[in-house]
Amino acid sequence: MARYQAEHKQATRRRMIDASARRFKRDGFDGAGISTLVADAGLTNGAFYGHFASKDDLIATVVGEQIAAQVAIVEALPPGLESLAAFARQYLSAAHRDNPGDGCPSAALLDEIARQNEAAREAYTDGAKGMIAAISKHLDADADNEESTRDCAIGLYTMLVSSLQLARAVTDPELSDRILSAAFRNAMELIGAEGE
Amino acid sequence: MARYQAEHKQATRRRMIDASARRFKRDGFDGAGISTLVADAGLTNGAFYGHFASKDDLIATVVGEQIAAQVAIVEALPPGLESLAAFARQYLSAAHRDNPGDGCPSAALLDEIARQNEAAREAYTDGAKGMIAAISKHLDADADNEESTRDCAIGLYTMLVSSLQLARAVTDPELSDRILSAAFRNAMELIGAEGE
DNA sequence: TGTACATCAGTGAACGCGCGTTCACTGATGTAC
DNA sequence: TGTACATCAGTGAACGCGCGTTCACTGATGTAC
Repeated sequence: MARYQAEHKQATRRRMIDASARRFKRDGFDGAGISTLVADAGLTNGAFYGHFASKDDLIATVVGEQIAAQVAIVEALPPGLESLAAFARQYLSAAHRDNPGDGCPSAALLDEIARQNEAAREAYTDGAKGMIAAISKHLDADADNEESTRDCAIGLYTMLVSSLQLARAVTDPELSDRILSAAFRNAMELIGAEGE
Repeated sequence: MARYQAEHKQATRRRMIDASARRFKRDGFDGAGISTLVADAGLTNGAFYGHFASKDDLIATVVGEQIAAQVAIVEALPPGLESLAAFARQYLSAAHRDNPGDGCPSAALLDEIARQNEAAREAYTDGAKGMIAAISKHLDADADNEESTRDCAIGLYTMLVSSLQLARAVTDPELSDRILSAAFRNAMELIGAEGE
């Protein structure tokens, strides 16, 4: 009964998921075909269906993992508003704007996710809830009211996401930079931090 | 020299653009093929290239028109914060969320626009500038500082767009409603209005 | 007023191409003896 | 330690299909006379 070591196939699957996440965020779900995704992972066409039931299955997997990873970053932040401010600063950086493949899945794909299959949207929904909870925890310190804290968390999240989208869509580099800096100032005002 | 009346071809082009805008906002740029777009306008396949040089040309045209229309709506608003608040309320309504085809092009397509051809992105950039200017004009009344007014306009715009995207992506209806109401409250706080 | 006809908006079949998916197969793996 | 072999991850050619685009054509239009 000669089998490959258990890690072997898992490692390939991991390569597929990571390579696909990067491609999807760079080119969109429809902009990246199976052949490309599979080649990115160092495989050929037919290998795909040994790892995923369909492209939709891969999309749902990638969406779930990506948003979960984003939540994990926020959860790992040291407590307090300053660390949330530092996160916002990095999120709204030129580096993040210019490298969608390595960045936030919401900024790269949110409006496309709304058009995806149920599994992908459900995975995203779980992630969104986690993200709102994770941001809320950072705002908790000076919370007067739990509900308004949650509102504020939603506001911060949406502002970050859309500012990055807008900064990426626009062709005028000055306007693009301006959008990022304005978003940072608005975010700081929203959460009541000084913004260093 | 018998020609069709000048309006005839223009009217067809108009039908093509309007039908395509609806489809693109509903299904995405890649989700709507030429055959579908042309059928929506009551035509057959080959007629397309009498009106547009390519699908990219159509996309650029639609993006430009759509964002300009959105700017026109904001410009037509009566002056003052209350009318801006009323606009935000409508923008963040369940009706808008549930009918992307008839709604804001940014909410439906912003991250895809960032991946489109130069012409589309340039058309969008002009629109974004117009939108920021139009919102700024409404905030001008109690403006302490022109720059911070512009920041605030950018903040309102991005918050509206991404909240709608998020409300559409999420499968949990309660969370979706919650996102819309939170966004409205955040938007009111941002522009310093009561929100009626 | 009635007819002939030039125009050109729209038709619909066809093109090559890349998509997502299938499948018969190959060949590296590592256990069994 | 060395060899035979069952496993199964990965190969690569092929599938039907819909995509964006082309093109020879049709036929309603409305002017010319």
